[in-house]
Amino acid sequence: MSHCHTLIQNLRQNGYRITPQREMIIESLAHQPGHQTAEQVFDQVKTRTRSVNIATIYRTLDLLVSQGLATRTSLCEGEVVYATRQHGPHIHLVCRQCGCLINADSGLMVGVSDQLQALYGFDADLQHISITGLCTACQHNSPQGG
Amino acid sequence: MSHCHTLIQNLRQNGYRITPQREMIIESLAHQPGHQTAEQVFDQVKTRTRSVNIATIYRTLDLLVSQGLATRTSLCEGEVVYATRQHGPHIHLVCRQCGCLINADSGLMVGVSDQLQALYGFDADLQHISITGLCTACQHNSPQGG
DNA sequence: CTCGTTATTGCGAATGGTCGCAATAATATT
DNA sequence: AATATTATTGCGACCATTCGCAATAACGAG
Repeated sequence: MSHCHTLIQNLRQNGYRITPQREMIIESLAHQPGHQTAEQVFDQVKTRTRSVNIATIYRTLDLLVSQGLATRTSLCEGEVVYATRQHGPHIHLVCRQCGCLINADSGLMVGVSDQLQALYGFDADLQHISITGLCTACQHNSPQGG
Repeated sequence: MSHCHTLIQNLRQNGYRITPQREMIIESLAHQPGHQTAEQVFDQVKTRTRSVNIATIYRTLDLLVSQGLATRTSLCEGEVVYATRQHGPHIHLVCRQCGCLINADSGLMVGVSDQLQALYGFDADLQHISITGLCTACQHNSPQGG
């Protein structure tokens, strides 16, 4: 069973209706190796059907995120991207000065994840997040580096 | 020297002009114990002067964040709030199902911060962030708890 | 297959936030 | 104090996203 079928089955089991729009949106996300913006998902779905509205794109992406089936990540310049859980786990390091992006290994967050579960009973989504801060270059250019 | 004067001096030293609007926005943030939305900052500044525009509020808040003098945090239901660095460090745990908020101690992130600096030369802002996931109650209500 | 229930959709309006640009004003220089 | 430079502002237009609601359609029952 392919990944998008898994996602669709998941929604069905949670009592959600599987509309053609939802299937196409899920397929668009599942078949993309990286992440994409809501606009990109919309553009891709529009090539398959005229009968889809941007509001439906946003609603469905929100549903997938709230069900833990996709992640929403803020990258540089406020760009918001979505990806399925199958998208390889990693951390986006976003410099708040120059806006550059650095990918980091999400294994760094294992300890934090365990502690959040132990101390607060919270199951954190830490496999695909973005962290802001200063890159090496900008630390040397700014008195706020500390 | 009060906190807002510190922030203002910081901007001046970094070559930014200190306009009356900026002073009032900084004072609004510095004098608030918690965090507030851009709209709340705007409402507060509007009680002092008519001569301020919402675009200026957003530009100034963005400047403070990019200079590391304030933090921007996404809470539940997409609400974005701002706070100065003096606002006590903590982590917001945001449940992506029910939207509840749990505050966690930011000390959990010390190890991660050190590793990001050591491995990637990245100075992460981890003292005041939000992490999404599932709270204890929602883990038991959802098959995606794992 | 038909039908009733109700979740979901498309749509235009609304909201939160950003952009381009002329006008304004902070600041440095004289 | 006057003046030039140029950063910053207010404004309306625009963009990304969400909202309310009537119409549509997925799904279960018979």
